[in-house]
Amino acid sequence: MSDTHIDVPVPVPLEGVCPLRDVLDAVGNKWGVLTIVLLGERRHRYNELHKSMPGISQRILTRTVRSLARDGFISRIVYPTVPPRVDYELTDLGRGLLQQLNALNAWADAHHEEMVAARRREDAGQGTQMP
Amino acid sequence: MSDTHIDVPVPVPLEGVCPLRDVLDAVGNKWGVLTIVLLGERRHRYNELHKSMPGISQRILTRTVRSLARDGFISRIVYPTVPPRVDYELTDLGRGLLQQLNALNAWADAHHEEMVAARRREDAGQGTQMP
DNA sequence: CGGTATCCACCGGGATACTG
DNA sequence: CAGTATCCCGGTGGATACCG
Repeated sequence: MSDTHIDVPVPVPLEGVCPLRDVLDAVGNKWGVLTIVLLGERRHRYNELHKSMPGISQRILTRTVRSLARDGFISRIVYPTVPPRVDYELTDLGRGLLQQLNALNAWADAHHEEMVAARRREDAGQGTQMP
Repeated sequence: MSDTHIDVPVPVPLEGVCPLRDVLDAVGNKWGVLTIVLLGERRHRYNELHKSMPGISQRILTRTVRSLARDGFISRIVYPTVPPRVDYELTDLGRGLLQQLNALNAWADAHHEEMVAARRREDAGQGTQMP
């Protein structure tokens, strides 16, 4: 067992009981979708991802890719060279997920104006209705 | 001379910039999807939802439905009676979202075995590969 | 009945510094 | 280059009690 740990855990909880929850937990976090989309364009190495994700810290990027790799959406390819090189790319499973995200994204694009409008209404106090 | 002023603290409400993020934030939380699904079956009143969502507290249920209502996915109908009665039902927007969730759910059902298998592999130490 | 009011634990996300 | 090691902050989710 290695004694170095970045916290990319999730061993115990009732993980895996609801497939949809698993997927949402996997990519619903702050950088999951962007990571999948970037890797959908082409294979990236660590620093390429880092530069394409403005604002993310190394710690969080590492956690994100490790988590996605654990779930089988991306693969982590380590070249045993010096200096080290690590590439990330989508797996077949990840490509399938990307298609679903694209579909959801299309729907979101088409309807997010309604969401924004609803928020304005609600925030203006026109929320509840009385039949 | 005006000294440095590097610190631009970013006013938080960058809500609404990315449609897909908005959707994921809206229903990616712990009880969002279940709420949408339940209301997709039929209109529910507050306590009906509560009984159908084992483990949720009143506070969280209230927050969940209020948030979904604010985003326009469900409507909140208040009957000015005593004792009070409040119904929740999907809006057209919410029904559209439910269809997307159903699609994603179908994909998740079809592929979550691969996710679980990937996790087992990863957790067993067969994670990285070296070409 | 349908909520609020408090209080609190936990975890995701981040800033910064250091390393094999 | 590709990470770790620490420390920290805010927000989500929860437990419990009370209210109009």
